[in-house]
Amino acid sequence: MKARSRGLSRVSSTSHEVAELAGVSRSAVSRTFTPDASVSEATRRKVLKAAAKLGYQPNVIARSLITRRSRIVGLIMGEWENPFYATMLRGFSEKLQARDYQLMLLTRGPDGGVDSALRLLMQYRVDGIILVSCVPSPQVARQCARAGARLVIVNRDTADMPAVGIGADAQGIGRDVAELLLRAGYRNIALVRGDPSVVVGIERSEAFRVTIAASGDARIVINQTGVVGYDQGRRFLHEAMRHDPRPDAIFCSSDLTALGVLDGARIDFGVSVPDQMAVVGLGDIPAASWGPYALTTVQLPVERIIDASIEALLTPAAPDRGEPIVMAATIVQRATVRAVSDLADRAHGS
Amino acid sequence: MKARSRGLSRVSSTSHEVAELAGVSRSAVSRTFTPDASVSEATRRKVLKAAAKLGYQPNVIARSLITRRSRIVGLIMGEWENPFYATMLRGFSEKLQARDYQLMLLTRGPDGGVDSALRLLMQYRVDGIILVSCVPSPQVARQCARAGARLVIVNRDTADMPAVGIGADAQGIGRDVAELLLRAGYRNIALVRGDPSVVVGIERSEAFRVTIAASGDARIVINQTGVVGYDQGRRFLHEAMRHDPRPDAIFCSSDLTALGVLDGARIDFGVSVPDQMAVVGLGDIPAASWGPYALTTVQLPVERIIDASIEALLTPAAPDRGEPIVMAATIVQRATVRAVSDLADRAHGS
DNA sequence: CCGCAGGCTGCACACGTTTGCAACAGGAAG
DNA sequence: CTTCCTGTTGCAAACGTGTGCAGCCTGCGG
Repeated sequence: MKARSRGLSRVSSTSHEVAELAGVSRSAVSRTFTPDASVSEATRRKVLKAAAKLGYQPNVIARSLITRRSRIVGLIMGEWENPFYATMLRGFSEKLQARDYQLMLLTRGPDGGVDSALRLLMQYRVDGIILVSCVPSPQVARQCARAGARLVIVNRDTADMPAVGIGADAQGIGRDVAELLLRAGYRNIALVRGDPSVVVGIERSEAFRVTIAASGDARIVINQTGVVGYDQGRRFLHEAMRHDPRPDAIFCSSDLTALGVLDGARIDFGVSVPDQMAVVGLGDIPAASWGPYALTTVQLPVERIIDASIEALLTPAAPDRGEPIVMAATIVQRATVRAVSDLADRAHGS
Repeated sequence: MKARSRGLSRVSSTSHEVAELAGVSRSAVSRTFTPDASVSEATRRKVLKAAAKLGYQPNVIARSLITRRSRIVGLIMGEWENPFYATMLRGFSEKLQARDYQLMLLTRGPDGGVDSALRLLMQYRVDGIILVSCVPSPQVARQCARAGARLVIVNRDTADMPAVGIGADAQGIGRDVAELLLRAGYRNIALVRGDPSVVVGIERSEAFRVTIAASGDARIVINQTGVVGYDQGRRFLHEAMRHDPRPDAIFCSSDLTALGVLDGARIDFGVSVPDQMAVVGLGDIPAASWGPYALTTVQLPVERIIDASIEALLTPAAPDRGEPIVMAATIVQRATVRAVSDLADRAHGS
């Protein structure tokens, strides 16, 4: 008969009330809701009955205060334009939920403030943090580590940070795409990507460049950064057409850009793809397989990236400063690169 | 000198430690971090200095225990395929973050378990819950309301639920699209949508049907449910072509479906759009404006839906059982419906 | 009947905050 | 010098839970 009904919306019941109704102690109800705790079947039933009548749900906030585990993992999204990342987000959400963790979603501020987002998550004492497509400052990263939150960084460099990096094999991708284009006979090649400071993009480009250079007779005629998304891709193509020599193959760092380039070539200039020009994307978004496109692109192992990230985050004994985990990506050949007709083809028969 | 350095990762410092270092009481440090609390400039500085040295961050979990506000809002995502919803998610994330709320993201379970997700959120004592494209059972919804969490349901029916519904004006959309097609001279019209049980879809279809029927000489020749996404849209078109009479206009409940239909018509059958057939989508996703498509579609007021949802969620005195809030949508005419050449056009000049 | 073991149970402390209340300091007014 | 008032400060009681420890009860063997 304490001051219970103060106001109108104080309503979620407490373990105390359940205990009272069930005629047991608070400990008993706590133990009832704790797996493999010592409680007799009789009291367990009494407690459950009372809990049901009161609509009792344990307050995980209070619980986490004492267990020092919030069962929340934070995720900071650095990139939203690309549908690819929505897929990833969905996967994280579902798989974490399946393991009884909840996801706290933050967006990098317009000021690029990953650090402030990170600090926010620390205030909630999250058990771990996933950064997709963004990087914090090393200081704040260390601060997180010191506070006991494990850090996973997807698709970005983790140099001198107490974090485990996970991503696709950038160098492999650069090499494979270069080889594909070389084998198909393209010679004047353009490379276009977005943010020039992203390390993984640099690695990919570098491997691409090296492979092209090693071929002897092909070369990179354009190496452009700062173009991201469909519209910018399409606009870029206009520049490319004015360029001398005009590229006969374009490797884009995202499918969205590639589709813009593709439409620019076919619609704005009547260029025949893949005969006169090849276009390769990255990410294999759904639209890449649509009728008018059939874009040859690189499929990223997002499922495995997600699984590995969650593993690194949740397993108790994971080393938190090992080498980054890289996963092989696979090229999915559709119709924007002409079919190779050399020995590589004959070797496979057909 | 208590048992502080037990283990290796106990590290986030507490207000107690800061107080000790600053030579003040715990209350003082608490007040330093509480806006407009009574604390002198001198102690404030001492506290801030000590906090900085220790890397202290207030534990919002503990705070929320006493303030009874978690500053977390839950969001349950019922639909992931459509890029439209990623946009919405991003908006929610950014705008909530700007108002100092955090977003806890849940996905409806594969069993369609919205209820279990809701209960989970209740355990975290979230301040409010947003459901996008999914509905809970009325009982659980009531349970939430009783526990003091406000409920906002986007794009779904809220009949006899203690929740505020927010969405686009379904009937207006149905009517407007019907009128557009009628004015453009299409007569055999197909209506295709996804989940047949979604109330807002039913309302839209019904308004569409009524408007078509009122015209006298046009009619609905196909009214198909259960088709969702690009592939199913494209497959649906094959059925439609076999149908007698063959539709000369198709209104799809999502852009993705519409793009599939469009590709099916043009690529698989060589149908000329919009001359021989019109296609209209819903959602105005980025791909709708891409070169090969130029889809005529309905632009949903997502920005306003987000704002209204947040307002309804966060304003203290919002009525939580008012009429649903509906927002007008606007048709964006591109190139998959032939330009109208009747009086409506002449009335506007040109 | 006694002793003992083992399973349940309750007490009470801990987790890291906020906040009402009372005490206190210091200055201004009388 | 006294009185009052205002602005700061610390004490201690919450918030709702988990959990070590000690005690209880029951049943069994001697």
